[in-house]
Amino acid sequence: MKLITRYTDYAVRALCYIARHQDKKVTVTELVTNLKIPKSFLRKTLQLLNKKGVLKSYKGKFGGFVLALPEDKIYLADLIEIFQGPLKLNECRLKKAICPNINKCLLKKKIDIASRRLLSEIRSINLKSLIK
Amino acid sequence: MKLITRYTDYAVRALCYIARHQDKKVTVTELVTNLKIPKSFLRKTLQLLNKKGVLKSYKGKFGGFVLALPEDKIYLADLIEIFQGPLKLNECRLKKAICPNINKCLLKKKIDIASRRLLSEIRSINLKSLIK
DNA sequence: ACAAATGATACTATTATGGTATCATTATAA
DNA sequence: TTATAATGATACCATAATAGTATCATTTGT
Repeated sequence: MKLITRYTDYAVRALCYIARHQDKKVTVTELVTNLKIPKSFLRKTLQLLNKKGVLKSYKGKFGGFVLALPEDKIYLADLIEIFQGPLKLNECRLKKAICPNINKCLLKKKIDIASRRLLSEIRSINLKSLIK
Repeated sequence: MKLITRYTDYAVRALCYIARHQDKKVTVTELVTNLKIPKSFLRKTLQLLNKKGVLKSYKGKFGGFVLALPEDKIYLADLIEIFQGPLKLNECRLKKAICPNINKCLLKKKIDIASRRLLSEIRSINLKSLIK
């Protein structure tokens, strides 16, 4: 049971590094040597962050990545959604079928209540709070 | 991102049914017709619950399953642990390696804090509260 | 033109989850 | 004592999600 996957984890680490070096464009090569993350994997990660407007990329020689948003506007919740889909803990296990039993729904309801606070806290964590 | 898997879900449903029929032993066949859960899968599920001391089984003709504990002593948290492993939301993504960077740990710390309440609520949900 | 960067994309590997099948064992009742 | 109906143990397969790799195309500064 994991709230964040490696994608998200790597993204956070890379973003923290980039946030600490905002005086320049950061290349994948630089990130790899500092963070020990597989290069191809990291490239995919950053490309997606670029597409989603979290990073801004510069192609060509002396290119690299910079933050596209201020540190306090990059939320962990958004990163989780980008790499792992909707931030929900109780996705119904019965895809299309109508849930045939009341217990299940009662279970779902209780999980909903229990997870509410977690989700709101996750939504409040931003990059700024992760780099100080 | 899911807090409970099908195993746990099925277990909850089966337990709810068994709890509502404590006057008799409940067979897998009966559960299958009532809950529409694949038979082999459900058998495995119940066998594990038996091993873990949540259900008590009776072999042989006219055998079946009964609760091994009172309804209010069967916790959702225990079921999750039985079928999905330790109830943690922040399992470190770096198996053996020492985490090489402080961000990751700060991230972990924050997730810890955010998930604390969820976990304690999950630990308070018992079978009794799921069948009324 | 070259070099160094990202973009796009396709492919593979591994793990977790979900599901099936089969033979062995047990206990009851006729 | 035998047939039957139940669980026990276990091995196997299928699918999906996650993790990771590789390659060619494109861009851009010198």
